[in-house]
Amino acid sequence: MPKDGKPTRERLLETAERLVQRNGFAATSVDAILAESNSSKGAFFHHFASKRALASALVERYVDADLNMLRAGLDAAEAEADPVAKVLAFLGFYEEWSGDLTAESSCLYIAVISERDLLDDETATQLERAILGWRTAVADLLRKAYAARGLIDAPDPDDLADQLFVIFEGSYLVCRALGSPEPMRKQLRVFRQLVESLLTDRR
Amino acid sequence: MPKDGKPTRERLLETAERLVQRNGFAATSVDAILAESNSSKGAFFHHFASKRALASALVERYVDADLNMLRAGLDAAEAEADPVAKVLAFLGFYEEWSGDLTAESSCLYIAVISERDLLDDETATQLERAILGWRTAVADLLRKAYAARGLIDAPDPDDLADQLFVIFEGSYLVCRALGSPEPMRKQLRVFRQLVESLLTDRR
DNA sequence: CCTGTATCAGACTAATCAGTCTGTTGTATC
DNA sequence: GATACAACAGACTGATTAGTCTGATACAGG
Repeated sequence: MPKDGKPTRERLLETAERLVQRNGFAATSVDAILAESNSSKGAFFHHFASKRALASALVERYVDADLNMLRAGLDAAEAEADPVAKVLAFLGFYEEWSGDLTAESSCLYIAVISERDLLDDETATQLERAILGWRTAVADLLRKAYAARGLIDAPDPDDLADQLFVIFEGSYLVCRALGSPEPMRKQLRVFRQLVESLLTDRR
Repeated sequence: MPKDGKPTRERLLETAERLVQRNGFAATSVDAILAESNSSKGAFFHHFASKRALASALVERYVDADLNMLRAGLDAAEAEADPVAKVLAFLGFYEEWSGDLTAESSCLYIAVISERDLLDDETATQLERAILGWRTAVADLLRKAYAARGLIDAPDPDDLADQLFVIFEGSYLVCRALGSPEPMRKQLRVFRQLVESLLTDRR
């Protein structure tokens, strides 16, 4: 077996992810990625058939990491026994996580979604995998909490689950617009408070 | 006075807004804008000092339109007397508005925020104008509703107000990712339900 | 040691890009 | 109708772009 190219490929992906999150995909040239990762044209086009193929690889990689993030929250929820406490522990996990963010923190989804060119069937499927992954898991937590409290006319669990994903993305945008990571923390806190109000303050 | 160039400038802005929302700013070439708007290089650079200057003009224009959207919601709220009903009428207005969206609907903020290059002092100030405009007005509605219900340990009004903006942006992203305008409607509905639960379901 | 193949290095190319420049046209004012 | 100037039109340019191509190099198996 010849030389192992995985480290190089990984270095390219890491650098590309950082640059794409910062300036978008179209505004990130292959040359810029090469300069930042001390690599070469030959290396890049050996590992990726085209710049577009890099985008696909980036998204797939990112969705995997994102779903790992989901699992981490679910693990934190497992510590609680009561279904409502599970939901609140789950949301609390991300509230704490948000404390580690910086003003430069961003989300690859935003860069990909904001350029229609990148939304081919493949990336759309990956994004769906992420959104449905979160929806399914969170809605499951919510349904059990609804059942435990006998809630009936509460928001649709799927939609309420999606709200968390929506708040992540929206908060990332506001954080960048205002140049501070604080909005993410505050928004996750508000969402937790609203869900708490829904699950615990009923007559 | 020579020829009136406002129609041309406006046509360029409209076309540019559409293309930038679709594919992002960097991926939208000046030539593409010219082709779509049946204009010329001479016309473009007569009205805009640079492509960057176009971005600034686009954002300022868009923030104005966005704040008009805010005012439309506030007007709808005025129809109600009770502070809580005002809040719900306000949110209901956007829920209805979302019915007019298509799968192609998008938000210019997303395109601007996702490219750091575009976030200079000028555009950042414009984005702040939009975010703070919404925050101030919505928080005011919320504070009056809190007072009317005697709520004390409810979410911070400013943060809850920001949540609406966050949900708009996050939903736009999810709508594009899933290729449907439905998530916007559902998310606004969920948010209204959560706020309603907060403002009316307390012990 | 020889050979094959994956891994790279970097010069090169054709296309596209933002922006310039020269010239033309329309219109209000005198 | 002469003048002045805003409002264009479009050829042109230098820089940047994604992608190609020709080799060099490393490393495993025979």
